[in-house]
Amino acid sequence: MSFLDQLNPQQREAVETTEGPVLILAGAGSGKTRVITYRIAHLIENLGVRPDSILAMTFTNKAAAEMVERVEKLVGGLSVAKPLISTFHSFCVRVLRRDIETLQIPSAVPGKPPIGHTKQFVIYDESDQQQLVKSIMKRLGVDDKQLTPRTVLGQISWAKNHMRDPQEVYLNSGDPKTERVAQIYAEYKKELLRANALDFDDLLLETVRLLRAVATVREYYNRRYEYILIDEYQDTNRPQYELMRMLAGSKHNICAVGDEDQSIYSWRGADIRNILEFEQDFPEAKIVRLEQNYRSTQNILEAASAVVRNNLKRKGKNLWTSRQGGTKVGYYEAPDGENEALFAADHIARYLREAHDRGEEPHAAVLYRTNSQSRLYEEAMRRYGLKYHVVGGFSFYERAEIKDLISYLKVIQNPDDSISLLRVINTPARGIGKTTLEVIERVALEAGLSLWGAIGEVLQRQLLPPRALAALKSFRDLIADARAMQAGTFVERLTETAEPEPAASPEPPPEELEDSGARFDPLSFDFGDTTPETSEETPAGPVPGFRAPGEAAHTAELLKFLIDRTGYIKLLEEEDTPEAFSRIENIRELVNAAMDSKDRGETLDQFLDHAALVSDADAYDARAQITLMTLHAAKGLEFPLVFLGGMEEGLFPHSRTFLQPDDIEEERRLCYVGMTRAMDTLILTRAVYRRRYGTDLPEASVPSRFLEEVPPQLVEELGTRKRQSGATAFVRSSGRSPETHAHDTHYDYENEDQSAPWKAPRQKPKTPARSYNSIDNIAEFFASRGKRFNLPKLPVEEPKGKKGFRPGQKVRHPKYGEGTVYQREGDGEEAKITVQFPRFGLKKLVEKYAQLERA
DNA sequence: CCCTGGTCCCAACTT
DNA sequence: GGGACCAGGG
Repeated sequence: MSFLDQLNPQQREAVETTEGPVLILAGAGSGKTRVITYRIAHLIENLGVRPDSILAMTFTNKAAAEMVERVEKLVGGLSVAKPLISTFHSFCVRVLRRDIETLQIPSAVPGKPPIGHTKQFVIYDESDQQQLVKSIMKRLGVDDKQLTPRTVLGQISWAKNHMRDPQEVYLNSGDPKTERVAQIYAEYKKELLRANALDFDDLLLETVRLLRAVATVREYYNRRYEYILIDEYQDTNRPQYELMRMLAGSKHNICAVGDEDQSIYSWRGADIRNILEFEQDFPEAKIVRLEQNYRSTQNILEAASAVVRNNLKRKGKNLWTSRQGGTKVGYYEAPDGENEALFAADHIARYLREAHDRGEEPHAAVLYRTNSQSRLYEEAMRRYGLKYHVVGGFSFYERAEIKDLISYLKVIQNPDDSISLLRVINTPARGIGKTTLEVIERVALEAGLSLWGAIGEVLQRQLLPPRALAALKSFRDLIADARAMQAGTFVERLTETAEPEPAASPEPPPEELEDSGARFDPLSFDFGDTTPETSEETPAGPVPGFRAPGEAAHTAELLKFLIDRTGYIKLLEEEDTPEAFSRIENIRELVNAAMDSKDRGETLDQFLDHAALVSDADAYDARAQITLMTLHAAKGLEFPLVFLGGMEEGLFPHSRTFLQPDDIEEERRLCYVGMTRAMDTLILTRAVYRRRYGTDLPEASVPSRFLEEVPPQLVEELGTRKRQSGATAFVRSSGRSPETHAHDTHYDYENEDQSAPWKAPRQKPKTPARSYNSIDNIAEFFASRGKRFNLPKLPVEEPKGKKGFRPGQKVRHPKYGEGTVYQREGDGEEAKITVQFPRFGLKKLVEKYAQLERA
């Protein structure tokens, strides 16, 4: 009996069609990953294909790791030769680290090094890019109120994703602003090259360029990979598409798996046409549809399908499930965001207990549109004493202290990386200030050097006052020594190699600490009087007290060296604040990561590549009982219980998508993705009033249009009935201030039983519990809190006719047809209302004149 | 030169 | 709620 017998006929067909192009249209929950992994196993086990001639591309490391694991399970331990299962970006880095220098062109000036990136290139993340664009704009004297670095970067990235170079942008620009962008874009490219850096987009673009331009390299990869699989094909962008075509070579053994209803990355350049037009690209293509959903109940699947059916741009399909019926889709309308989150926490707490009683492993997810929504949920979970995981938001590698140390490592790998150099040149403060930097930058600009090159010039020509020169030299020596360590021509002191404890550095002489600054040099803390001699002649030769050169330091050693010599941790310890200690913890974590990297036998560039290419979604831990994350991050996952919060116009769909009908369709797909994550229970929630930024007054919300698209017979309203077993959080919160509320649900970390508010019957609240689901009660609620709160005039009973249209209402216009009111300005007959028409976009109309009717 | 506190403006999703 | 930037004092 073969493992193929576990597949349904369509899945089996998808797995067994190994030769030629195949497009697998895999609906949500239809066993997509299963098909990919079985296909790989089938190729290896049944067809005798060499494992390392198989290449599978995913979007996240997490997906890649999962596939590797599942393939290994199926094949029962792979030989040394393994299929390459990798993200697009990691694959590209791999190719580029091997062959990017074949793209170099000889310099016009004899004796000068060739032009082009070297294998030591660094990867610029978004904040690096931002810094670079900002500095270019400053240099070009662009008014950053007219044109923000953000916008410019967005346009550059858009251009790159559509494979347009600065010249094309310039030639296609019709306005001075775009011309300016093209100019900045051109400079940006030059600066990246000078810094020997590539941004995320470049990783794909340069790989495509390389494969196109250098036949030997292309042929190498064509020979090497005979079977190619692409996951999440609906989210590929133009460069990824080109890459795939290039790799497919002439054999066309390409297998693309995707679902057009789950295309949610068009803003990142994903082109839904790639999947819609696959048959045109490969006329001999075989199409396989997987339409049986193994995940969700019928109710959930029907609700999700009903929503996505409203999209015009889709191939259409009929997903079905054998899980008849099921719980109805829950809907809860909370008075405010806090209550919305507490409702979810309360419900999840109950679910965890029930699952536990049934002996099941519980998994619940709270999904939201924007990361900022996580805060309220986190607070609610904490009040309930629930352990939760947050995916995304502020990631480890974005923390200041981590970015600092990573930047040091990047400079060590590639000192021409001026953005990283700028970040660390005075971190921690070592007396290199604005004026010093200005001199360096001027020299760099004049001589066409990187900042690192300019530092050498400045030191040699003594272009600064002695004090500044000394500070600069201390930095230059630090980097030079670290580089020598890494190259194996310089090694740190014996004592420190043998003894990794971080407190090894000697105490500074007290009088130096007290001194007002003239002699205050953080560097002297650690290396004391030896610092000056270490690198008079860089790269330093053997220095008394140092191990003989020869052995290259690994990343963790480099980090420890940097931490000691800059006094980074020491200075944090002196701060003696909780924040500082948490930073120290983070740094230790980074050192641990470097140790792990060493154990895997990785080099510095591999460590840095990893740091650059981990994504938020990779942080997902399948063992977590409660996971909070964005809808985007949830793609590919499933949970028995799913909450979808913030179902409000402007939040979801997000207001930025109102302008473009295509964008609304993408929001709808996102909604579909979210809903189809649920296996057994799906609950949609909305806050009637929501605060936009922390301090602002709450604003009335309009229910998301997606709510209306769910057939009413599939929905059950929650929260209006009181539960038998005592008050629930959302009822308790009613009519009382959050402060009392917080007290009510106090959680004692020491005591499990007290921690479970749903277990112990509560005393009756002093004020009778009331539900605040109606507008009047909300007014009362805020009045009782002594807040001035201007209730927007929300006509409960419309006297019919055309006056008083409010956001969210459906209207009909004689010329534009049906639309949705987006915004209302002014009062009475003078009021102007902005209406979103599906086919005409946003229109601003004067209510008095526009012949609008309620639709 | 460095740090602090105030102010302004922002806030979608992410490899 | 918070990050980025700037002015002003130490």
